Amino acid sequence: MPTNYRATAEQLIRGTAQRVTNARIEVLATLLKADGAMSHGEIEAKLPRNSGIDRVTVYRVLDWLTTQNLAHKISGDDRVWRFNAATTAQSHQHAHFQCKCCARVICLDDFGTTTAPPLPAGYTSDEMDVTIKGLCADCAPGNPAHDASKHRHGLARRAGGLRR
Amino acid sequence: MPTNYRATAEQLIRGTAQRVTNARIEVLATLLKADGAMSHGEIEAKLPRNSGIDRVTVYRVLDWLTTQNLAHKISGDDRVWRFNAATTAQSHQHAHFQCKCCARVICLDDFGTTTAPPLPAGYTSDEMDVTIKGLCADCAPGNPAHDASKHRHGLARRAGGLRR
DNA sequence: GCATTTCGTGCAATGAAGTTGCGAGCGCGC
DNA sequence: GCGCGCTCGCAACTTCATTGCACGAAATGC
Repeated sequence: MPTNYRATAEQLIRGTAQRVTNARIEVLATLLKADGAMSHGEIEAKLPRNSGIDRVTVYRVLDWLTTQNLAHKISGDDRVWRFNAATTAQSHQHAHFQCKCCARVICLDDFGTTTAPPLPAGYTSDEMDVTIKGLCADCAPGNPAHDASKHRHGLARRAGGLRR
Repeated sequence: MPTNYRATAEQLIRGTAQRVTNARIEVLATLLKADGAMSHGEIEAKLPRNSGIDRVTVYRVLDWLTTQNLAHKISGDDRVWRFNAATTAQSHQHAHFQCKCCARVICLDDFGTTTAPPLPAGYTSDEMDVTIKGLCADCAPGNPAHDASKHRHGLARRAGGLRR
């Protein structure tokens, strides 16, 4: 694993004037390295084998990163929270794309043109979330690389399964 | 409990040319009666005490209603799915409002003016979700009726709690 | 460099929401 | 009324997420 992302991550964390720990660096580096938003499980799987970072620690670090504005939290359609590194100075207004097939989530830089719909009297809004749903390039029907077996982790998964 | 909603619900279900069962009528009537989207738990709590409808049945009925386009599913920020009756001929494009304090979700009829942001090459979209977040009239700071104790079920809840 | 304080981490237990299998029961066409 | 097949109730189960507690590591003071 190259140290480039690690170095960037460490620098960002140092900038918060809070404690610089291995877990924070590793998790943030993982997020920086990703090209889209990652679920907690994906982050855990991507962490170096020997890092010895606990599941719970990942949750706590992600929470911490969110409060420090180094990452932001996205709630998809599959009851799973996704996170991605907030490198660019992103405002509270976001657009996300979620693939209906593989559940991948990416951030869209551009917001399109959007004005909030009128709210009922007494309601106030301070944040707006736009989520586009559809198929990503990998899952598009015309894509020759498309392979259903690769998409076990898609939105349609939600299995569970009973074992006796 | 008045029978008005029940009658409407029964009529709607009969229109699907599928089986008309008590559970389906009761659940749909509950949704029709509500002024906003309801979580599974809220629906269960609102069902008549003596209806004897099982938790699992509610899940299944909600799923069925969704496939029949009699209800639609909203994923909020708290890992909970909410449903509301799809009385009006609503398209795949929706705007929702979610209160950050009490987690209440309502549907907004108007969509504002929105055009989708540009997607990366190869991506296709077929659905768009807009969620406005803020405070509802009941939770607005200036509201004299505001009472924190009423908002136990808010987004900040997510407790759990350990008991030994 | 070393002791102290403070904050972060690992572990295990716990919770809520949602799913699944299976047999019994009910709706509806005949 | 009868039977087929869809639904329901029950209980077990999975997944994701959170919490308490004790230990260990990072920063601070000296």
